[in-house]
Amino acid sequence: MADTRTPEPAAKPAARTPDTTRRSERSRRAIYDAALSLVGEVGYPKTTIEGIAARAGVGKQTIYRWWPSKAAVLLEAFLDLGERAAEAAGAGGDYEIPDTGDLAADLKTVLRATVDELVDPQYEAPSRALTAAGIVDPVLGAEFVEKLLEPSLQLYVKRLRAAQEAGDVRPDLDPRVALELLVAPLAHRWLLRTLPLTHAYADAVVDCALGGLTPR
Amino acid sequence: MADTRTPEPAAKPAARTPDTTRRSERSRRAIYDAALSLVGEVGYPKTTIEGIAARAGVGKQTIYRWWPSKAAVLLEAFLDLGERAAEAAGAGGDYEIPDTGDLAADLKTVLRATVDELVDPQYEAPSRALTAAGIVDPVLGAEFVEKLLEPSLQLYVKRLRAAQEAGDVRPDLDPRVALELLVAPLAHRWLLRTLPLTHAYADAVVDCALGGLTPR
DNA sequence: ATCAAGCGAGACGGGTCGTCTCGCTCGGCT
DNA sequence: AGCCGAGCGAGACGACCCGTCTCGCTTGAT
Repeated sequence: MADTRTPEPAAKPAARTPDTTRRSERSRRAIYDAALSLVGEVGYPKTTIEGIAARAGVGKQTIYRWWPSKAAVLLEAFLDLGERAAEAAGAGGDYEIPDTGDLAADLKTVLRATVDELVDPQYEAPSRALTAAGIVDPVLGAEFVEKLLEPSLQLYVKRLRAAQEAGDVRPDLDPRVALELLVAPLAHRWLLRTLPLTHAYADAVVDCALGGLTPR
Repeated sequence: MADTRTPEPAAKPAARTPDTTRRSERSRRAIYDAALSLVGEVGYPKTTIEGIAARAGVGKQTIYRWWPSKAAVLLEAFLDLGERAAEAAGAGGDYEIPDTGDLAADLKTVLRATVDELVDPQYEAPSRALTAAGIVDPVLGAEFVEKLLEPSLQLYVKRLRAAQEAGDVRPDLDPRVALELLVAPLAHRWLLRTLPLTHAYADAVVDCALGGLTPR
């Protein structure tokens, strides 16, 4: 009973902190669903906070209380979608890149799966919108990378380190650079639509990156 | 004097065709300048057509008459900026990737220059905004790729073909895939801000891509 | 010289923004 | 069990921007 007041009214006065214990779970989910469906139907630019609130059957203030921007709503909604999907499939935790001993085959497997995800119409609209928003807004971009992208990239780092120990990858290489050599080309085609993004392309990237451009 | 009327009122009724011969060059340039400076100052989302018109000292209708969207204005303004810069520097035409016989060195030279361009604050805001807009809007994206990106990429194709003939690159590789192995990692870091984009990184990408990930 | 089309300017209705104000509901505390 | 306060749905509010339209006026082609 020593201190019933807010624990930390301290240093930062800008920190608006609504009481999370009283938050309505029902509204939160309704907002996620409304945001995702609207982005899929009318596109990101035409998706408005008013529209999300209306479809979710929610007051606008409820959205403004918990999220700083339309993009932040969509980011959380998308993260939640991913969690639910992961949880519906296997166990809840993170995945791993398979390690059969054949590095090229393992990378092709996972990059092909990435291709499939990227062209899945259910995910395409929101993830394009989020990526684009993150490109322009550094704060949102950092959150996007940290929560959505980086965990996946770390899986590559782990698999590539194992490959280095097995002697399948040159030990002097930075796994971070190696990983980007594999992933960035797919992202490039997907984002800029320069050429079609296919399994064949994923395979070509793996072969090309592993073997190098110069003759051996 | 056989036909003074509009040459083609034909098939497409949607084609609005203002008379380009009467177009005001002064207004066009003022709009370009206003658009670029506003994007640099307040960011792309807060840049409005009304704002551009006001700063350019131009009626809104003048913008709506000649461009279909805010993004289209910025794309043309950016292209014009590039043309003026190119013209101010060397000759007007396109450049080439140098061919000193040392492929790795040539690629490092041009990729380092690309890095410098990407982090140049004058270009960063508008090119980020355009890329992001193109990611979400396929029509604009296609125009962006065709007019801005593809010409540069073709330079790589040409240089890589020469390298194949010289025996510096495996002859069975698709130059298109090879090029993306080099360029996409830079674009990836620049767009997503995962890690700093430096000359050292450009060099590492070249070495890594040429030599391959596996030991030789 | 003529005259039509582009021009600057700004009014207009429609829509969204972000804030604010209502009662009400409902969870935490006593 | 009863109170209290914070989150809730709903919507009013002023500000802003959209895209269209309508004014005279410039201005370039003929």
